[in-house]
Amino acid sequence: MDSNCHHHSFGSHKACIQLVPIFNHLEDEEMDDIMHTIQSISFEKGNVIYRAAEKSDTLYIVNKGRVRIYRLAESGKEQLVRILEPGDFTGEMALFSPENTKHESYAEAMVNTKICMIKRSDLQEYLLKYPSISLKILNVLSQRLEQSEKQTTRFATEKVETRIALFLAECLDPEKDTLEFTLPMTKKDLASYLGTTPETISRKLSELEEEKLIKQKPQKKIQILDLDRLLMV
Amino acid sequence: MDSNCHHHSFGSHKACIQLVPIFNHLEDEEMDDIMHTIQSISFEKGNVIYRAAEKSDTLYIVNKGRVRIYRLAESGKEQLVRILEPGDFTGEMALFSPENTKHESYAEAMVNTKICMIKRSDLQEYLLKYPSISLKILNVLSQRLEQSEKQTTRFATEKVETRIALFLAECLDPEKDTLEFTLPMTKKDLASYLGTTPETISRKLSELEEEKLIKQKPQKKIQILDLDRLLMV
DNA sequence: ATTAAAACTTGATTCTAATCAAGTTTTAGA
DNA sequence: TCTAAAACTTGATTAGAATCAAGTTTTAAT
Repeated sequence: MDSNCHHHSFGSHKACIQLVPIFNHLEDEEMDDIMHTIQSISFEKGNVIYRAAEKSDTLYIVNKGRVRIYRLAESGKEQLVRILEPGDFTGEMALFSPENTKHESYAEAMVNTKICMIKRSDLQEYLLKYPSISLKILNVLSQRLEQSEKQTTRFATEKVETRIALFLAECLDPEKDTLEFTLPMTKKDLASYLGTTPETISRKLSELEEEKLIKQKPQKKIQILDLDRLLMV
Repeated sequence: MDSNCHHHSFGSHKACIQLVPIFNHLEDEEMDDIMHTIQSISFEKGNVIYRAAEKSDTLYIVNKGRVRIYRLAESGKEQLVRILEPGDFTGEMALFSPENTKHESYAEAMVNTKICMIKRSDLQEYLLKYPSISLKILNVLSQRLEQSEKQTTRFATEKVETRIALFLAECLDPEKDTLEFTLPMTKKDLASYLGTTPETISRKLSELEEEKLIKQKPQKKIQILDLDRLLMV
């Protein structure tokens, strides 16, 4: 891995550990322990973090920035699987499988991004030393599995309009009581994520707007006008 | 083994533990430890093991039989998520999440089935006591996640015919060198699993047969005639 | 501020697969 | 073994969404 442009600052390593839910419940000394084996690398916008078929033996934790995880289907079509925000991690597949696994997806920095990396061997050691880390990771993985299966079911059973409506509803921050939000990605990416085309996204959003269920505003902002009816689409 | 035992299925508890990959790597004494907290229940064909929205605080391990895991979409349509064989487990979602989670799917015995159950609290204890169990579960979960994301990508990007062809190819046992296998489910279930209808399955299989890529035989047997071309569909 | 590239929109057309319908075959249970 | 139910097949029609095409708007880099 090219290390010409990254800075080793303990500060940011510690920040990284303290940031992520899978580590931040540990005692200070335990975090210090882990901190020393972490590498931090910066990626510029558009850079590839890893590719499918490359050997995978590292856990990647996003410290700063955003990362696009996508797959190529047998047909060559690309699908956006998810977007990682600070605190999210990827690379687990390989890590917890017996040796020599390959990546099945691609990871690409959407903006300038800082990643913390833990080597497979180091992580395995920590998992045995601090079993509570495993519980955290099990929690995250089981929720991701849950999420992924729900997504599969939607692809299998709902039409595009419904998938879009459900996606919009889930963009709402349950903390806030506002019905307005900013789309977290371009409509092209959204199409890829929802298994459709940009043209269809464009058309369906216009239809939803005509039916007075939503309002599209400048800069990817969307306001939901009638959540109940939107969920019945 | 001990057929006169008062604990009616003591023997089968041990069998259950020894059967499953997540436990069978433990020492004998460790297995004995776990064995005592396991409950074993039999379900007749068609019986529901759990329903969506029910409280979930148990890990279910299939000891004997087959279990259908399916979901209901927002639209009410049913989708077959997977089929559990002896040694497989389910219920993990709730187990590794903070308290009071509900099932999101349905589990139903496809034939007479024996299930071993471990309570959430007991399992949490074992995970901290025997950290290697966590590693095994992480391994299984990460592979299931991988599998689920691959399936999602296929729904998002491939047409039905391709999904069917890929499914058939994956039915081949890589151990054996035969190109013949038995469909593991009815075509109705297969349609549900692949997000299509029984009519379409029927038609596409006939088309594949006309193109001399496969041969349908009695009793759900299928022979693949040209694997390479099948994978290019 | 300028401008090229990327993102997005809208229309016309085509294609895939769902639905509806009416059979036939297979399976499981009495 | 018989029978009813379930599974499956095939055909006709329809609907949903992809594709192709040609524009417009937005974004980001210089």
